[in-house]
Amino acid sequence: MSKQLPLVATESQCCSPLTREPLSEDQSAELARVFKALGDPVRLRLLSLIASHAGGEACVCDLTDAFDLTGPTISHHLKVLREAGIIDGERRGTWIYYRVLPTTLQMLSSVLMTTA
Amino acid sequence: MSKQLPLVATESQCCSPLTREPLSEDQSAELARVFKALGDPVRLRLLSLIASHAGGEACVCDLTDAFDLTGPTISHHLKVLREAGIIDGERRGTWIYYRVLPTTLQMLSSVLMTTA
DNA sequence: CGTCTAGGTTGACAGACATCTATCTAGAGC
DNA sequence: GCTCTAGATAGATGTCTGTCAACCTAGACG
Repeated sequence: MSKQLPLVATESQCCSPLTREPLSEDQSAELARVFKALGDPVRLRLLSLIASHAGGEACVCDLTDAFDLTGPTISHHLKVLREAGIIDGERRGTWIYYRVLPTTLQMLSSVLMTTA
Repeated sequence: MSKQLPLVATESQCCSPLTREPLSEDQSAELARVFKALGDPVRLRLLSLIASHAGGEACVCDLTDAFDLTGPTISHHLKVLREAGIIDGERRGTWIYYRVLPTTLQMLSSVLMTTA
């Protein structure tokens, strides 16, 4: 459903810790896209609601009540997360269920890893 | 040097994996601030240049040549990273040396951790 | 003190972005 | 087919942000 290929498509082209060596312009552009998607409080809350929901997924109908925002705004935010490769959606009848794509989060997590 | 207290100030108020339970509005606002700071390619590259530099720190003079941007723009980006609690700076004579604050990156990394 | 380099701050500006209203699309039920 | 609900899309709008030119501050040196 996501138009853009997520970074996780191939492990080989991504991503050792950024503390190891300078990121290339391409790498930083791709990573920044994902971090930017997470750089909004509403989207972060949406993500955490989805991820922690029973069964590891949630339909939009489970999400909207938590926010004092209109449907189109929630849709827009979900779209940003989807296009960043962070979540994916699946239609079931009239409902759309979203789940987190764990590999993207894991990739981000490992990029941020420092020598402890 | 950072005006805002970074999230890492107390371990007790932050931050279990966001897949575990929904983030509060406060938590998401604070986290989004840090992710947003990382959500720019220039800032990501600056961060990786600093982190991977010999001795784990770099002066601004080591950084500026890697970008086709003016000094004020680099300063602005460094300020964003600093205020997000990601880097810290120290003046040594006419030079300012920046280093990464590893606890912030570690905190972000663990927030993004999923059950593998 | 004056002069220099390093690097930060201020303000303007074009483009990006979060939000809403209006509308459209997808699916279900009759 | 029509009607309904769920949820996405399009466009307008106010706000935010990356960038630069102009300027300021910090420190070193003579």
